[in-house]
Amino acid sequence: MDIVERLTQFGLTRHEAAIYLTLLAEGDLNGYEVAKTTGISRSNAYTSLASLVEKGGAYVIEEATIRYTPVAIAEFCQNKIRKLQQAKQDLIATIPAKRDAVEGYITIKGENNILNKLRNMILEARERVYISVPAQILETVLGDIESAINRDIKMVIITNGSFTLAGATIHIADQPLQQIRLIADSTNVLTGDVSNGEHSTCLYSRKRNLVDLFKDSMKNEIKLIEMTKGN
Amino acid sequence: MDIVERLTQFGLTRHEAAIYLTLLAEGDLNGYEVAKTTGISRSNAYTSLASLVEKGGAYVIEEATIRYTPVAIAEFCQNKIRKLQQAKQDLIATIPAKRDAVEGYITIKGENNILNKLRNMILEARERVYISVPAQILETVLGDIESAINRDIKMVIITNGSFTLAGATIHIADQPLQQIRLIADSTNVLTGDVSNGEHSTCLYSRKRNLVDLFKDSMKNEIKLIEMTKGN
DNA sequence: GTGTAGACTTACTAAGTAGGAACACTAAAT
DNA sequence: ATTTAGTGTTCCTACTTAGTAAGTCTACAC
Repeated sequence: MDIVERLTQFGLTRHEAAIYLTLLAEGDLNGYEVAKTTGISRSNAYTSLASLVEKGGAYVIEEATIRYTPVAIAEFCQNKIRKLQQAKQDLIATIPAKRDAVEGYITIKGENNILNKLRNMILEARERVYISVPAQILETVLGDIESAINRDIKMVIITNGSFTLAGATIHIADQPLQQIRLIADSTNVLTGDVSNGEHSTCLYSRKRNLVDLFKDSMKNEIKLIEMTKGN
Repeated sequence: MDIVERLTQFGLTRHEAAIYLTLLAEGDLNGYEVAKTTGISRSNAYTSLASLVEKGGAYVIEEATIRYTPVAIAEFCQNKIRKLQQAKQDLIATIPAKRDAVEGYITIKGENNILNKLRNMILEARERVYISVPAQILETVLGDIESAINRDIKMVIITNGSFTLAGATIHIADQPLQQIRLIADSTNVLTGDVSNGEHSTCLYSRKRNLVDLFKDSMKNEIKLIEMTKGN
């Protein structure tokens, strides 16, 4: 992902991000110099500098002419994160907790949201997790799997390619896996695939019958893998 | 702060935030019901619902008519925070560290940015912190001060009102304090006031002469407080 | 007058907001 | 049975604001 795009996630516009990077690279500059080195028109350079200061991305150095100095990247990012963490706590405190009904069949759309749900299911698991995902996806949630294992969660992983992880039971499938499947605590299940990027969809459910169905299905998958391995 | 406004910090529009809150309050709804209860026009309700799903704030329930269910607030917020933390790490890894020159006199604008700088100075202190702030501001950075004390940072606090804190040296001033002043590690200093909200300005500097000046000034302030107490 | 420094003006685009209209389908009232 | 009211969804128009792009105007210094 582009550096500028990453910075926009912290609330900067593309101009502000470009200016911020220029300040880091070139040292402390004034508006005119910023415009010259970034190629942003002077008028926009001045307004963007002002709003960059307002957003806490740069400080003002008062000299003969006003110069700007970038705030350290870790500091700038952490300020935003801290603010969101505070906002999260405030929201949790003010918003009535959602009664966790046994929902029906829920569709989760978009690769990002699916991976987030995958992560959160692993993070919230109390006893055991059965997960069957392509190696590539396993990589992205590895940290969460490890932390679950450290919490003494029983972890059974089905994936393709070679993979080992202390504390987890691993089954390696021959064919490349297409699907994502996860069962946590025998109570909630996630299935689908993320091959369509942001158009991917997954099914999430806490319905007993579906969960049982998937438990059997994964048991069979594991049996099959072990049998073909035996040959 | 308004709940809707807090949610917008997590990337939702006002419409999306209102819809999200309605879903939490009313349970799972379809587009028509959302429009009816929120008062948002039907056309916008549908588009906002779609983008709320895209942003991971709600899931789709497929039944006779499509219904929407809100994602738990903690989960939604944490997804965003996790993403930003990852982005922060990526940025730190890709961006060349700013050489920490002895900058001149830096002006920090806006109450939020000033308080952030205050926090970060406390967080980054290695040895000692002298801080002189009104009780009200002391409250907001109390957590950071406590964690600094736990890191064995020497902490000297001048404030008004009554205040005690284990591990810190406290001096109570009679008159209400107007100014913010902080010296960390005898190397960097922050001074100004935040009484003008977002139009407040503070001076930050690592200049030796200014730091020394402030050290003396705060020493005198402490002496004066102790002497008047003696009377 | 040429480079530096900053402010003002205009224009285009995209996103968010606000509201009307078309269309289809269902249940109740006449 | 036909009309009417309500439900559910999509499409279209319009206004506002923010971000972007670019030109003009003043002022000063060397």
